[in-house]
Amino acid sequence: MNLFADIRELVVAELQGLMASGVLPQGLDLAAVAVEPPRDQGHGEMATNAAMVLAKPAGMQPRAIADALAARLMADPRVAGADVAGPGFLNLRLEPAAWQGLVREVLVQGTGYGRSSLGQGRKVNVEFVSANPTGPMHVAHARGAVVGDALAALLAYAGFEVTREYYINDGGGQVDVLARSAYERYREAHGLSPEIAEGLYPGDYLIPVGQALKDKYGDSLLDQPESVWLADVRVFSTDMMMEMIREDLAGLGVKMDVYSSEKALYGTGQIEAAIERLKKLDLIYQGTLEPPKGKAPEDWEPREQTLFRSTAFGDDQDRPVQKSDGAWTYFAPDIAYHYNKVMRGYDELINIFGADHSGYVKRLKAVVSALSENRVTLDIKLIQLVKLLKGGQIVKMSKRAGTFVTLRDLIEEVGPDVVRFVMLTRKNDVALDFDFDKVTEQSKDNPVFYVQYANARINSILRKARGDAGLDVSDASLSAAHLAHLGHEAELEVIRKLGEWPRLIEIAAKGHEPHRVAFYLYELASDFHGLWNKGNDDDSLRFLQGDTAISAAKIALVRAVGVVICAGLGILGVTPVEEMR
RNA sequence: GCACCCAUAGCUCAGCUGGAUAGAGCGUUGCCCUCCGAAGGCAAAGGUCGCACGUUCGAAUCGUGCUGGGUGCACCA
Repeated sequence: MNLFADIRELVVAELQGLMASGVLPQGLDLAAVAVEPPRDQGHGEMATNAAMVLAKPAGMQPRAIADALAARLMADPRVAGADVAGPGFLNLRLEPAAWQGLVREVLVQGTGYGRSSLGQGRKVNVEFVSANPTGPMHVAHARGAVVGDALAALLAYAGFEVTREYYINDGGGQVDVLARSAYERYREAHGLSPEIAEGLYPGDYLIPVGQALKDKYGDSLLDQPESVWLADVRVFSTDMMMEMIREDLAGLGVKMDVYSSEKALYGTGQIEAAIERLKKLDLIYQGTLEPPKGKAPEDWEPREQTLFRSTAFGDDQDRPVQKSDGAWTYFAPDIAYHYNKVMRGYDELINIFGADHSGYVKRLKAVVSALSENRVTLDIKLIQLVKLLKGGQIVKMSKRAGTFVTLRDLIEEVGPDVVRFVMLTRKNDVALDFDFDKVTEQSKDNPVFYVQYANARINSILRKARGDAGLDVSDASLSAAHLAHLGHEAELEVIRKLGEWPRLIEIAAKGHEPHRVAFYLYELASDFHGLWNKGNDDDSLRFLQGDTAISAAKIALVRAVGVVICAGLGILGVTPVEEMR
């Protein structure tokens, strides 16, 4: 149930009635008619723009339409008032009973309240993290992991069929570097001093890999040329790295449905097939790129390469898929991979990338629309940087100096729930400050705490209601409460907020914007705390009253707020706390 | 040189896809706890939404052009 959607249906039905009775001309397009919460509370509880969007096509004054519509809407038992205002807004007030019924609805549906059929079972693939399997995950990956996971949960909640997918970049030169680095650690495990040359990965995390290599291969790889061991060590090391990454993800509460391997695309003909397909569309050709404008690289020389015509899609340059020696560039397997996703029957693809991949967006979108003949959409969410702050100081990170903060460190310090929530308190395309002092602070300034505190208070009230007042606080029992007792404006205000939840889900899902959920929860928590505080001044707003029937109604509202908070936290992947300590 | 992202209160940020008098937290100022739900609450001040045109009933939101900041830019993934 979605009260805003219900009322919109009512508005549309009445508009059709007006068309049928000749007040409005036939055949008006009603798609733009919206029913929304007004920004200003003084403007009623719901507002519709119907009169304004229809005025021009109908050739009528907005107010004339609004008046006619208002008269018809008033006949509905849910509508208590309909006032024309401003340039032609129709402001609606609903009968308290309509709002009170919403509380029952929440209790009956539980965390399914707000679930939407928006997606209609369409298949969506969310590819995220996709960190190179060459080391542990660090903070920059964490944000992408959280955003991707929450977005996937949000879409599932909104009725999409979602796959969480990780693309393992195990096909390129960086895994050779990994193998060579691990080989040095293998030598080290045999008591030899490792030679970590410039360009190799110096991190300690490879020491256990070297040890494991020794356990498996003994000394059989020592003093052998690279050609003997490289392939085996590469597989062995990337497997161990992926194992580590999986554990890191598990620590964050992220579980992928599918791991796809870049390497696995080679030698299967998949790359060739995808390129062939593009060639048929005349998007692949042999050519020579212009030298880069601005500062030209020293060693620039024109080379003939196989190019993808991404300029046809607004890119500023065509992009090479083959090097001059005939080997594939990294772009080629990416084309094949996205072709593969298209062929698996997804309706929508979403990629979560770091902001440093911005230059990659156009060509990938081009590839997907070409290979799917515009059937499949690709949305790429670029995740901006995370700046770590501690004691007011920026925590400087440098891979070379070994001072980068791993995801594991972060989780150990503040816990997965805090990491997840905080990472979602900003739009993806805005840089985020992660302040260690702030996120562990217990104050209104800290949204994690504030939302968790609301939930803890709710649980505390429920315990008290059960214990002291001997109330049956099961949802079944509470949903039978006489909800007309929830007549106070402060209570109705909280209920209205609950009414926005289903609407928010659809907006957030449409825009692929999970951060909206976090902000909504903060607002809901804030409204709830406000209601609690009003109980200080006005005894009638306290949740437990002398009269059991009244208490039951108020506890039903409290519980309904708890249900929505839990549903929201569930989407964010944050564990609701029962008690603050 | 080009592309992408960002610019909203002193600070950190929302702003429901074009709606009405642009919101929240922090900070500032002023009130409120011998008791009842103060790890707090109530209230006030604070804005040419970077600038300029344009689109229309209506723009923080859409378009164009600027300004300032960030990121990325040929056989690395």
